[in-house]
Parts: sequence; C-alpha cells; structure tokens
Amino acid sequence: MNRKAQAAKAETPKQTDMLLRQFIGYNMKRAYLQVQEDMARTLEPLGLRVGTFSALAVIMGSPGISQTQLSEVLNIKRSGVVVVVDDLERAGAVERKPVRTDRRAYALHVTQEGSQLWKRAEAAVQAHEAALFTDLEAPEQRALQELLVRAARSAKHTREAGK
Amino acid sequence: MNRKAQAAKAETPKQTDMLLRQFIGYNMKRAYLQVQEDMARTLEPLGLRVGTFSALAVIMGSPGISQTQLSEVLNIKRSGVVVVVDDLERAGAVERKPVRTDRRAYALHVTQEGSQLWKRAEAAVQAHEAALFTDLEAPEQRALQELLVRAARSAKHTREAGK
DNA sequence: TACTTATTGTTCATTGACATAACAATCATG
DNA sequence: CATGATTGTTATGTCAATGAACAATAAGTA
Repeated sequence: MNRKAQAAKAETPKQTDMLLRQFIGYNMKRAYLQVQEDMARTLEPLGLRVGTFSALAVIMGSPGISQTQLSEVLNIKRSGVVVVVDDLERAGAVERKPVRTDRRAYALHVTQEGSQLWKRAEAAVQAHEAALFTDLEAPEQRALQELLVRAARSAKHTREAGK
Repeated sequence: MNRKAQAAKAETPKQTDMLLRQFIGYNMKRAYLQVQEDMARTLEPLGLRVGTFSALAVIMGSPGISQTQLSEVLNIKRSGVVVVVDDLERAGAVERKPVRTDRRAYALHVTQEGSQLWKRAEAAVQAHEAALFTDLEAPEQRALQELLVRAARSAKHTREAGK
C-alpha cells in the first residue's frame, strides 16, 4: 500500500453514509449481508446453503409437507423449491414420498441421515450466531429477535392493506 | 380455489418454521426481504433502485468522493460501482469530474438536478418507512436501529478477528 | 533517472438466487 | 363428464453482484 492510501486509511473514518443511517432499511441491509455471508460459510462444510438449510428445517418441523406448502413457508416460488429439494434429495437428506390421496403431490420427509445432518447444522449455526453476536447481551439478542419479527409483520400488514 | 385448498388456508397456520425462528439470521432475512421489496417500489417512480439511491446519498454526503472510496462505503466491488454511477450519470444526477492530482480517478459530484432528486427520494423513503413501521413505537424503532447497527458491528468484528 | 509495483476505473464473462411462462398429469366441481 | 384448478417440472430470463483481465496512470525503489 502506498503512502496516500495509508494516509486515507489512517484518517478518522468520516461517516460518509450519514444520510443513509437514518433508514431502518439501510441498517437492516448492512446487518443482513454481514450475517448472511458468514452463515453461508458456516454451512458450506456441511454441504448446505442457506436455502437448503431452511428447507431442511421446515421439513423437519412439518414431516409430509408438500412442495407447494414449502414454497409458501419459505416465500419462494414452486419452481424454486424443486431445485432445493433436488439438492437435499441428492444429498440423501430428504425423500419425496408419494401421497396416496393425490398422485400429483409429494410428501417430503427427512431421512435418518438428514436428521443427523440437521442436528449438526443446527448446532453449527447456533454456535456461529453465539460467536457472531458476542457484543450483544442475551436480553438484547432477544429484543432484536422480537423487533425483527414485529417489523416484518408490520411491513407485511401495511403492504397487504395498501394493496 | 377448491375445497381442499380453502380448508388448508382456514386452518390455524401451524408454525412450520419453528426450528428457524430461533435464529437471528432467519428473522433478519424475513424482515429485510419485506422491507427491501417495498423500498424498491417506492423508489421506482423516481427512477432509482436501492443501489443507486444509496450511492446518491453517499455522494451527497461526501462530495468529490472517488469510485473506489464509494465501493468501500457501499461494500461492493469497484466494478459494481461503475454501473451504478453510469446509471446516475445517465439520469443527470451526478457527474464524474476529473481530479487534478490524479488523472486516473474521478471526483463524484451531485448535480443541481441530482440534489433535488435526492430531496424527493429522501422524503419518499422517510414517508414509506413511517408507514411501514406503524406497528412499532418511535422508541422501538430507535431500539431496532441501534441493535441492527451493533449487530452488524459485532458480526464484522468477529469475522475480522477470526480471519 | 529507469523500472518495478500499486492503484483507478473499466469491460466482459460468470455466478446465484430468484421469477415467469409454459407444460403434462392429476384432481375437483358443476 | 366436461371444464377449470392445482402440483410438480422444465426452460428461460432477470437482476445484482463477483472475478479476472486490461490500459492508463501514479508511487516507490535501485
């Protein structure tokens, strides 16, 4: 690094994004991107991406769920679910079982192997978040959780009302 | 909609993402996606996207900033800044002025027109967020802001330490 | 000075995570 | 049973961002 660059780095980092910090959306994006990137790195050794991790969690919690239902929970389209489930099935973590009452649909189930994978992944992400948010006390983390949930709900409300 | 689908919708929405709600990252993603989508819609009539809006804000707050510096503030690569600035320049909102002391670099400045565009955009997003978060009291919004900032900082710290 | 390394902005190809549109198979309903 | 809806799927496109290479220029060094 040359002198000019060093000097620039050394300067008190003038808050050049002052005009943006007033917005919740901006701060949310910054925080989200930080967390998301690390999450991906945490899951990679387990052969999971954030999307497949989430899908695995939902199928764990709702055995027999259909792909359409899964798409609603995850807020993605049915066509997007296909590749996610393909991925999990290829990894041997979930299987598509036929539904007796509807030959179009599949009932998604987590395999033994998938169940163990989930346990490892859950523990990994828990440990990861604990490390990531060491600067926040436990009650603060809970407060953040609750505010995020309520913010999402409020936003959803407003949008659906003003539709 | 047929009977089966109606019945499914009517059921108490079983929390099928329970296993995910424990994670800050998941709640952050949900909230972020809600907000981000609406933000884009708010800015669209003004000819701005979230990326160009942010860039405009930073250039407003730091006249003469270079593209490399801008890329650092916005956390994107220099090659990504090019298209953003191209966009803003095409819209007549900013201009690339030559730097006397360095013929490689540009000093970015907001034009008169861009300044007025910023005022309108800032007001629009302020109004939008006010409407979006009506379910949160003002102190709660401030708390969320602060927690988001600290969460991002904590995450950044941890990452840089464990690098 | 010469020359070697760094930095700036740029282009182009690629990626990832989605969405959209069309489709066959199957189901529901009047 | 005839018509319309729904399920999963494929193919295709989009959008934001990245990475690698590049010419022009600047800074550091022998």
